[in-house]
Amino acid sequence: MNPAPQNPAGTTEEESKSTSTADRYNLPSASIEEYLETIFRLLQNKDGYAKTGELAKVLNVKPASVTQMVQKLAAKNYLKYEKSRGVRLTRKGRKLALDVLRRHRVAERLLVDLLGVSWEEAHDVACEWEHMLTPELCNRVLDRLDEPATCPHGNPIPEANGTISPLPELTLADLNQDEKAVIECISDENADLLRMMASMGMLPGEIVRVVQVSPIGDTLLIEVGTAQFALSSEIAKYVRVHREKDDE
Amino acid sequence: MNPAPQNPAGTTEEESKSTSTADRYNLPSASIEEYLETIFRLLQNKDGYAKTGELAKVLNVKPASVTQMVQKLAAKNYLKYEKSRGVRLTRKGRKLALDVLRRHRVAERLLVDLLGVSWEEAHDVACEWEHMLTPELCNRVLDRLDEPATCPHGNPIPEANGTISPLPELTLADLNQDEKAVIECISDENADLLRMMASMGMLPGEIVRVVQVSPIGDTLLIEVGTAQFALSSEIAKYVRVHREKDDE
DNA sequence: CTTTATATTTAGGTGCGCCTAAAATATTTT
DNA sequence: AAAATATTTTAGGCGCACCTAAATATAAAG
Repeated sequence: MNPAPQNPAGTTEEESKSTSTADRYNLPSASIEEYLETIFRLLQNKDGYAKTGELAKVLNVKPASVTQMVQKLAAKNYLKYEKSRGVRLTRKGRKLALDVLRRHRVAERLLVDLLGVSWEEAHDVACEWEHMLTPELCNRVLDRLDEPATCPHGNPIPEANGTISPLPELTLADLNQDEKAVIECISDENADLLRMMASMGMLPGEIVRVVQVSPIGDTLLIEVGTAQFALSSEIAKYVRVHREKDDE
Repeated sequence: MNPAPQNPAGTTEEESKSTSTADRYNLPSASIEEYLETIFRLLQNKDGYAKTGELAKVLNVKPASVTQMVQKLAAKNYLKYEKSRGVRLTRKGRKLALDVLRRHRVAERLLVDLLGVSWEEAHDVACEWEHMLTPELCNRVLDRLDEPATCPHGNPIPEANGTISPLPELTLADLNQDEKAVIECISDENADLLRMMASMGMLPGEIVRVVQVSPIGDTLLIEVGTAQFALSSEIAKYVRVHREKDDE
């Protein structure tokens, strides 16, 4: 509601009875939420540690800023930070990350299904809206939309209780020549990627076939409908699929 | 999308090619928006100057903070500031205020009509959402909702071109004994007021009758449907009406 | 195994929007 | 008109989340 009033100088952070609407729930800052969500996403693709450099790139801030922030997040017990090696989430951090991710994906649903925002642009807008969505609002949106299980890009919406169904192991890059598969979800971290996928018609539920695998250049030739597209395996990794089973 | 990266130290404020989604449009900060919107609202009820003390109360910050902020806003030419007297908006400030107010009221529509948020709570949530709504999203929402002219509380939604239809001059407090009127809008600045009105069934479009005017205590007795309620004229001023014309 | 290149961290700043306490103005009361 | 009260402004700070530049680590190349 208002320009968030600040705490009286000298208050220790953890509890402070702010009255502004912005942090009515005494929420972690939008920045903290953004960091944790991003870390979760990075770790989902690449197991082990999330490195500060990667984070800096995705979050569009300087590496030094990330270092500073992860030190703070470690102090708040959202993650374990090993100098120069990277970070991994604690239970607490993972819980918050999933909470943010839930709000993010519900926001995408809201934007796409209720407001007609395009599939490709929904992600970026949702990155802002996720911080405004309260749990109750989340539920309201889900109600209105017949309780969808995934975001518009096919990624599972975490449950309110802090769980998330696992992504399919199989990516487009794992398929062999001539294999067919159904697209399950597309990593929604990058608007450019989404635009690219949309332009090729590679949407969740679509059936694709690997026409050719060229080891040189690491390129796949993919058939979608009647068209064919070349895709680097690098990019194909962002598309998760399951082999044909026709259980739609 | 991200924790808004800050400008390189030393950049002069007015233009800076930030790339973050948050200020993709190089928008005034949420705080600035909030101040201008609030000033506009205060001036709509009470002509002349908006005083720092009032602002502080409504914005829920300390008077000293308001002084500081209005000095900044004056420097940015959003308003004229006369020490100890108060502020009034410049054309530029009014334009931005109306823009924010538009987003606010569209957000209220979105919340109430599309998400089922209650009439009384919509205002507070909208205070946050207004800062996330881009012009395009505003239009999308209005599209989806058959181009409503008012917010759920009956207040006119400013046009995209920076105009707003005037409020009816007449308030509930101006009516004489036994007069009937149709409620047009209820000032939506205060959730408590809205809750009170909702509980009495005093919603836009409802017909009310002044049963009695008591000069002592400045109290009105109002009939809504079959029920009657006592209202201080102070509060009655927040309800704008037009005399019966049945042009619904 | 050393040198070079790359990634990360430390140290020291900045702008923003709030705060407190004290000083200066206005307004009200006597 | 003076004193008492209330409102505003000034002055000086703080936390947040970013930044730059310089110092360290780590990884790659000779």
